[in-house]
Amino acid sequence: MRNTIQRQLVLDAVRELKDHPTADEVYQHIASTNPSVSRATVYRNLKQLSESGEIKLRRISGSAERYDHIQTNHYHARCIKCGAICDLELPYLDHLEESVRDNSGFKLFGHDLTFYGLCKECAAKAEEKTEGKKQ
Amino acid sequence: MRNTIQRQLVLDAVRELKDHPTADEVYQHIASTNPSVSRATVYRNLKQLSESGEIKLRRISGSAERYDHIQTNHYHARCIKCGAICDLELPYLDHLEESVRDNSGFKLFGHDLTFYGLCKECAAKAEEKTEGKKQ
DNA sequence: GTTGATGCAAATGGTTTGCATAAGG
DNA sequence: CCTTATGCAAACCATTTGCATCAAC
Repeated sequence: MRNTIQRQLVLDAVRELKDHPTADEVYQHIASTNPSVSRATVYRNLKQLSESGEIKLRRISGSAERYDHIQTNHYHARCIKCGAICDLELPYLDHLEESVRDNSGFKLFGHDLTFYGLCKECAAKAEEKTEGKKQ
Repeated sequence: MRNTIQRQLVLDAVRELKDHPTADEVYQHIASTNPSVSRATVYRNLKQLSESGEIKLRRISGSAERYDHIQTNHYHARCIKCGAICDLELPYLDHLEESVRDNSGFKLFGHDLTFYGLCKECAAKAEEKTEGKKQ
């Protein structure tokens, strides 16, 4: 793996953006200062960096793939209305795989768990609407 | 919701295919006997049928969306090599949302949980390879 | 007859790939 | 120098949408 400026830009962007950005968010961030960097390069580097373990790929159901500078396992919630993604505080279910009764012969390595619901803002708006109808 | 032949074809296909098919698999199945039915109609009907509760939308991380004639909650495993999807026997974690310490203000409705690993066949192939290298 | 559903094609969003060129080791 | 990485455009996959037409009710 070669040490290119593009790779460094990608790594820095993921770290700066913090909030598990999508590939496109990473690209936009980089493009704002380095417009010559191509989208394909961003995608390729995100994939490589996550495979080498420098960043973490997060598969969040209902959303594009995301990349996280944080390595520790934790879960996320997705707002079904605005798409916001939020870290949750829930102990990681470390040994969930072991409790699967495996009639299928699958060799399990891990799991992806995503909660869904309404974020604070969208829940508030929904509340407003309901109130409006009552009156 | 109107009772069209296309809607019935979609519903029948999901029931016949059983193994939580993707929209495209449903389309291919229908197209083999009714080539005039359009992809868009299949997508629209899958969405409507899942919203009305006649079939169940399954979001499986790393895979296209799938539709299931089975309504009961259960989890799935995805093979990281061949993409196979398999039902798992694991009690549904009914009240998982309640154990989330909600500092984010999210109003949680449910969760999507997908396991990943190697299916029986792919695990066997991987085993073969390793054995080959040893000798 | 109204209205909702269909078929088509085009548009979208997210991601990957082929290929010639450029740059890291 | 050799080989990997880049930039570009095009391809790809999954899904949605605009619109004129058609078929349920």
